[in-house]
This record gives sequence, structure tokens and C-alpha cells, in this order.
Amino acid sequence: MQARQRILDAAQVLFALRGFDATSTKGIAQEAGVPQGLVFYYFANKEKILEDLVRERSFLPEMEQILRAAPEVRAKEALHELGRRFLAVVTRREAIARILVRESPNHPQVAERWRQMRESAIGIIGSYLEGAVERGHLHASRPETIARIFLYNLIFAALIDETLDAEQYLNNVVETMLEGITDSP
Amino acid sequence: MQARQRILDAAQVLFALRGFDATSTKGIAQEAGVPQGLVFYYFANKEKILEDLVRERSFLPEMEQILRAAPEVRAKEALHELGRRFLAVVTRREAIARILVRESPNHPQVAERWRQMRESAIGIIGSYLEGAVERGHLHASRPETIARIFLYNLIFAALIDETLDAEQYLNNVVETMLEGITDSP
Amino acid sequence: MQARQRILDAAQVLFALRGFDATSTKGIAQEAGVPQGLVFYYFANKEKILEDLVRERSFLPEMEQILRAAPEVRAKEALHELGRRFLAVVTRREAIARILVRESPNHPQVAERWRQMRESAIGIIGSYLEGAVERGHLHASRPETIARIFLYNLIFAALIDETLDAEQYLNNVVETMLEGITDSP
Amino acid sequence: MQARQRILDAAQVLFALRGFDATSTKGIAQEAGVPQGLVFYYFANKEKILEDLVRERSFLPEMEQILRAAPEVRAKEALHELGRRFLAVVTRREAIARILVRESPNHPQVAERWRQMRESAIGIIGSYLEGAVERGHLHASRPETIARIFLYNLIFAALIDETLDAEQYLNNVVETMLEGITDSP
DNA sequence: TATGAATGAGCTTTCATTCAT
DNA sequence: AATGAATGAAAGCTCATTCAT
Repeated sequence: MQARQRILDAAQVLFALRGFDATSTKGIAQEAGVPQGLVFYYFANKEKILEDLVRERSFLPEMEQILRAAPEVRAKEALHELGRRFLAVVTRREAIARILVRESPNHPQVAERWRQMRESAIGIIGSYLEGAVERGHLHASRPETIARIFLYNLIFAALIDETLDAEQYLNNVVETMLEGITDSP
Repeated sequence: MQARQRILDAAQVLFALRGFDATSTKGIAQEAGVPQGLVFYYFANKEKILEDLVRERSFLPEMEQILRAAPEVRAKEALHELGRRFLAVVTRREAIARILVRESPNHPQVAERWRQMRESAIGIIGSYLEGAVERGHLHASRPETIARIFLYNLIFAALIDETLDAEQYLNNVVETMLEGITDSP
Repeated sequence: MQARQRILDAAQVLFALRGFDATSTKGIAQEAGVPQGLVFYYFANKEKILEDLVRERSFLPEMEQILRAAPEVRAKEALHELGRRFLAVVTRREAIARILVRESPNHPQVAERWRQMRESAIGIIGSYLEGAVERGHLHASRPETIARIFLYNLIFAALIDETLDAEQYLNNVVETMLEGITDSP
Repeated sequence: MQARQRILDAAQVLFALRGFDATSTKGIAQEAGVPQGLVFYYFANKEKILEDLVRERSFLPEMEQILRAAPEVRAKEALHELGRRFLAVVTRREAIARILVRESPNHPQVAERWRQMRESAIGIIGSYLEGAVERGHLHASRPETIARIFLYNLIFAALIDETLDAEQYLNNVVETMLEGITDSP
């Protein structure tokens, strides 16, 4: 049963690094240090490795827990904090996060899980913003859209645009969003 | 010479649909209606098909031209317009756009071209915002970051999150960004 | 010990259905509802399952008993009766019969058992015909060849030509053989 | 294109010898003296090799031609002659004939072709017998059944019961059938 | 310039069998 | 006596690429 985890570990590393198609099951077995045949003892086929990987190791619960633990502070610090925590989770689970992003176009199950995670995060951040609005800490008429804009930028910075320094970009985004743009009359 | 274009057409469709790795050169030849051998007569190897594809068909010039043609109107309408035009270009060149997104992690040349396009768009949108600020149509202290936030959201809506209606989300984003969030004192 | 019989039951079904080569020991274990390893606890290898199957379950004794019980009646009715009984035995033990036919070319032990069964049946039917000739119920100069012709046709109808209705063909054969063909002088 | 015939030659030999399942495509390539990959250049999959083999090389036309050429002689000699010719064809095309017999249970297309051949032969032999009856050379009320009985025995002798000398058994069968059995009153 | 046959490495998967417990 | 994990050879098949013509 430990072998199964070693196979998942290896698949996680290789899928994140080279992508699903470019990773051979033989390569997974080697990286895991198990004989080739054992891969198919634990997983019916290569696709199932990916599915089990995202099912068993998606960090949805971890992310929800950490986002919900965001402190009740003024809006600016809270956005900073939520962003930092999200980036921290993504960094800690970077391999899975990259797999979710990369393999979504080809694997509906992965796409669905990835969507759930985004929507969950948006829901939590949006709820927080709503609360802040109700408590008068914040003026914002579309909290959910703000949450979405915020999250999409964090995902982009952390997982898509490799040239960005995510931490620093986060600061920019938070300050820019709070300052806002104002259409002059 | 027409055969070469047919091969690129076929590759464009199949790479966008299934990804580079999952597309066979035989499949490209069939889709293009040309004999197998011809693919390697025009392209040294499979990788070169992808490289030529993004080199010859990236829509950087088209995008720059259309973004620069944005009218000098009030900020809100201008953002709407820029967003609409960007979405229009991406929709018209959707296959290439998807290839840029999908294949970037595995192909540095693709990643670089994709980065250039993003940065170019951000530059143009940022310049516009700066102009608007200078002309007093807009209050904004970080025009480039605003442009980045704006563009990343459009890319996400158009190419990554399949569940979003890009057009409608654009409206939400524009209005939300212009309204802004205000950290209450 | 019951497990062993369950394994033989499963093997009998699957070998008859798909053939020996196309049946996996894992498939046998599943069909039998026993763990994989148990198959090799009871049988040294896959081949031995087949050998034990035809050794323990060939219906030679059953067939001999039922053929020998044929009543002493007029030749025509007796042939009908012998044929019907043979078809009944083959139908009741259809799986084994099909295995004998299918696997004979690849497994000498199976071929030998199958041959014994044919020869035994021919012997019994031939003896009966001889008796009938001696008692003057029948004119026939080569009883054994008649028995052979008769049996081969029944086997063909029951196990080889799937388009034939064995029961009806039996009637045709009996009547045709009794009528005979006569070379006109 | 010569390579394709060599592959079919090799498959014919090996399928007849060991059966379809026990023959590897690698083995076929080796026997044919071609690289492994070429097998799948000419045949989409292993099954298709078998299908093309029986489609292109079934000896239906050859058999029909040779059976139809049977001389107009007295019934006994004619049966001998038809039987000898059938055995000659089967002997000359023994590999294909064995493949038809062996692979019918697992491959419907093979079974169908094999059935067509049997029915065609029965039709031709039956027609001949009918003609002989009409010309008064023969007394027989069920020519088609006689043809069927006759053919099944030849097939059995030639392809199923390895212990029989087909030529000699043919003589036995012809004489026995012509003598007939007579149910004494 | 164009082509289809040829090539062999490598892929995913299956499988009979072994073995520690 | 019973079991499920482990093993590695071999299977069918795919594929990018080469090459003679």
C-alpha cells in the first residue's frame, strides 16, 4: 500500500514537470522505484493514475480551511492576508496545482475539480468581502466579482505567468484594487 | 506551397483540440489531406510545425493594431471597447490562442511568444490608461497594474475558465474596476 | 475443497466461451469468486487447470452408460434413440464438449481424451448395429463405418455447425441412412 | 506490396500451426522477415490479418470449380471422384482450411466464410446427386442430406480426426453409403 | 517536388506465476 | 490452507522519422 503512494508521488512530480502525455508509466515506475507491472496493479490505466491523484490529493479542504481562518481585520490587510494564504497553499501544493491547470483541457474530471476549487475560493473570499461591506469596513457593490478578479490574478501570477513575482504582484493588486479607478465625471 | 498551409491549418486545429503530444503527424497529414511524407518535406520535425505555427500565425500584429485603434472616449467606454476588441481578436484566432496557452509549459519558444503578446497588450492598454489619467479622464495611480489585472481576467475568461461567459464577465469587470473598492477609514 | 470445484466451474465456462488462450487465470478467479492466488494453490499452472478439467469432468462414463442402455428395438427406432441420447449427453455437458473440440489442436491430452470418447461411442453404436445385423433386424456390411458416419454427423451438428438444428438433422440422417442410396445397375 | 503477401504467408502458417491467440504479431513479422512495425502498416490490427487472410485466400472459388468439373459417371465413381477432389483441395489449402475450422468459434467473420464454403460444397454435391437421380443412375430421396452427410465426414476425416486416413476412410464411406442400411421388415 | 513504404524504439497494458505472510 | 502484493516478460500497437524513387 506504500507502493501505491510512491507511484502517486512519482506521477505527481512527473505530470507537473512534463505533462500527462509526455510522462510514461515506465518513467513513473522508475521514479517510484517499483516494477512496471505494479503500476497497473494499483491503477487500471494511466488515466486512472491522474484521476486518483487529483481526487485524493486536491487541496480543496486545506485551501478552504486556511482561507476561512482569515482574520477579521481591515479590508486591506485582510485581502493581503487572504492572498498570501492562497499563494502559500498553492506553493505548498504546487505540483498538484500545476497538474490541475495543465491537464484540465484534456481531462474533464480534472477540469471539474479545478473549477470546484476556484469557485470555492471565490465563494470564501466573496463572503469575506460581503461581511466587510456589511460591517462597513468596505465599499463594494459586487463582492463576488471582486473576489473573482482577485483570485484569477493570483492564479495567473502563481501558475501561469512564470515571469511574475507572485508575492510582489499580490501587493500591487491589493493596493490597486483598493485605490480603485475612478471614471472622472 | 498550398500544401504547407494546409498542414499548418490541420496542425492548428488538432493542436488546439487535443494538444501537441496527443496529435500525430499522421493525423495532421490526414486532416490536411496530404501524404504523410509531405509533412516532413516541409517541416524538419513535429516540433518545427508548432514553432512555425506560432511564428507565422501568432496574432500579435493584428492584436496590436486593433487595440491601438481604440477610440479616445471616456474611460469606462474605452475599457469596454478595449476589452471587447481583445475578446474579438482572441475569438477570431481562438485555435492559436489556445495553443499558446496549452503548449507554453512544454515549449519555451511558445511561452516566449505568448509572453510577448501579453506584455504588448498590457503595454498598449497601460498607455491608454496613462493617457486618460493625463487628460484627467481617470484617477489611477498604477495604470500598468490595472492593465495587467484587466488583461489577465480577460484571458482567464476567454481561454481558461470555460464556464464563464466572457462578454458578460467583461462588463462586470469593467464596472467593478471603475467603481472600485474603497477601504473605509 | 469447494474452492477447487468453483475454480473448475469457472474455467469450464470461460474455456468453452472464449477458449483457453483468451481466458486469464485472473478471470477464472473472479468468475469463481476466489482470490487470485488460490488458483495456483490448487493447480500448478494454467495448463493443469485444463488437464484436470477434462480428466475429472469428461463425460465418458456417463455417455457409455446412457448409450449402452439403448433399448433393443427395430433398427430405425434404435438409431433414433441412440442419436437422441448422444445429443442429450452432449447438451447436458456442452461446455466440456466444446472445450474438447476447441482445445484438441493445442493440447495433446485433450485430443487424446476426445478421441477416446469418439471411439468409445463408435464402438458401442457399432456393437449395437452388429447385434442388430446378427439378429436379422438390419442389413449392413460395415457396421463400424456406419456408426462412425452417424456419430461424426451428430458431433458436427451439435458442436461445429451452429446453423443446424441438431434434433431435426438427426431425424434426416437416420431416415436417409436407412433408406440408403442405391447405385442403379 | 510483396511484404504484405509475406506477412499473410507467415500468418497463415502460424495461425494454422498454433492458433490465432498463440501467435504473436512479432512472430509473424519474424517468420515473414519484415520489421515488426510493417505488420501494422498493412493491417490495422491483428484481427484484421486474420480477416484479410480468409477473405483473400479462402479457397471457395477453387473448390467450386474443381467440384463442378466432376465427370458424369456412375454414382459410385462420381462420389469417389467428388470426395477425392474435395480432399485434394483441402490438402492443397490445408493451412487455410485448418484456420477456418479452428478460429470459427472466436471470429464470426471466419465462421461465416467457413459456413459459406460448406454450404456451397453441399449445394454442388447435392445438385450432382439430384442430376444422377433424374438420370436414373441413383435412388435417393434426400440428395441434399446425403451430400451433407458425405461432406461432414470428409471434413471430419481431413481436418478434425487426426487418427483417420482420409483417403481410405473416403472409400469406406462411399461404399457404405451406396450399400446402405436396410431396416428389415 | 512529392510520396508511400519502411523502420525500430517506445508506449500502455496484460499476464502467468511467485512469494511472504 | 489461503491471500494479495509483487514481478518482469511479452503482448499489441503507435509513432516520429527516414528514404528510395
